Amino acid sequence: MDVVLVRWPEEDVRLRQLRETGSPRLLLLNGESEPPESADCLEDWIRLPADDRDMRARVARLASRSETQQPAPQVDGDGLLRYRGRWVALSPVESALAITLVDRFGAVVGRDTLARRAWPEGTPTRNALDVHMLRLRRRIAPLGVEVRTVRSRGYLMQAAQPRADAQ
Amino acid sequence: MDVVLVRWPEEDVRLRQLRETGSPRLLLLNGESEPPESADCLEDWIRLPADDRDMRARVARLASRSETQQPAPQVDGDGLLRYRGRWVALSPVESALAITLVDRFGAVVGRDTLARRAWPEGTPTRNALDVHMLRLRRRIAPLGVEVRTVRSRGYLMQAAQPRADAQ
DNA sequence: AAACACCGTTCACCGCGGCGAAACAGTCGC
DNA sequence: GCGACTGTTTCGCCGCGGTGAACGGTGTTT
Repeated sequence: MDVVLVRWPEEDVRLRQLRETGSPRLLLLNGESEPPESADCLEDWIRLPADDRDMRARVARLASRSETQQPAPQVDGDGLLRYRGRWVALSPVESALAITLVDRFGAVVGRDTLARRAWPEGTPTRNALDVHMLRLRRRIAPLGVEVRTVRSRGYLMQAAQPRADAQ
Repeated sequence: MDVVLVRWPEEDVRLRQLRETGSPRLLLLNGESEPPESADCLEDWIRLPADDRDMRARVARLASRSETQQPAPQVDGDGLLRYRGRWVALSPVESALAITLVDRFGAVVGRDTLARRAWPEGTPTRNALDVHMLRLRRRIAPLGVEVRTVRSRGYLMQAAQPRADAQ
C-alpha cells in the first residue's frame, strides 16, 4: 500500500480520514509545530525541512509495515531462485521443492506435500527427499535463505536467522 | 517499559540485544549515518542534533506503544509457538500443553486441565506432567516466554520478567 | 521443635524413530 | 569424457516420550 504524505497541522481533516481507513501516512511538520501524539504504527512524522534520505527511509519503513509480510523469494520460470537482487540456479527437483516452500514462505510444508510436488508418480525412496533438501539448503544458503526442519511435521523456508552459536 | 536510547551505528551490538528482548528503543543517528531499515514498531530513530521536543515526542510514542502491545504467543497448526516474530518447534505433548496455556495467557491453568489435554486417556505417571513442563519451559525461554508455578493451583504462562540477578 | 506427607523441580537413563550426511553409482546433456 | 543431476545405501546423531530417583520447600501433625 502506498504511503500518503500529509502536511500537518494544515491537513488534519485528511489525516483523520487516513487514520480511519488505516492508510500508512507520513506527516510533514511545518516549522515549529508540535509533533502529533498518535501511537499508531502506520503513522510517522518528520520535521521540515528534511533530509531527502531520511524522508525516504521513513516512507520505506511505513510501507514495509503496511505490507505486514516479510519479502519472500521467487522462483522464476527458468528455475532461478531470486532473493534481494541475487539469484541461484536450481535443478528441476530443487525447483519443485523450492516453489512449494516459497508458496508457503515462513510456514511449515509437510514432507508428503513436498514429495508429491517433486515426484507426482511416487517418491523413489524415503531418503530421496532428505538428500534433495540437503542439496537445496546448501544451494540457497549464499542468498540468506534457509530451510528449517520441524521434526515429524515438515520443512519451513525463511530468511536466514543470525546464528547464535557465538557464545 | 522504559525506552532505551542507542547511539547508532556505534552501539549495534547493544541494539541487537534490545531487538531480541523486544525493548522499545530510539536510535540516535550520528551525522551522516544511513537510517536503519528495521520495520519493528518498537524501534524509531532520530538524527542528531535533534530538537528536544522531537526526541521526547518519539520516546513518548515508543513508550505508549510498548504499553498497549502485549501480544500473546500463538501456537499454529504445525506445532510452532510464535512470539514477536520468532518461533520454536514444539513436540506434540508440548503443543497440547502450550495451546492450553496460551489459551488462558496470563492466567492460571490447573494441573488436571493440562493433564487431560495432553493425555485424554489418562496421565502415564504422576511425574510426566512435571517433566514435560520443565522441557516446555526450557524450550520457550529463548522467545522470552515463561511458565510460572502457582503452588497447588497450576501453571501460568506470561511474558518473561526481567531477571533481578546479574547475568 | 521434630517428624511427616505432599508437592514440585531436576536429573539420568532407555527405547524408538525421524532425519542428516557422506559416499557411491547410474543417467543425461554438452 | 566431463560435469551436472538424480537416486540409493549406510551410518549415526539426536529429538521425543516415559520412568525412576534424588532433592528441596511447605504445611500439618504429633
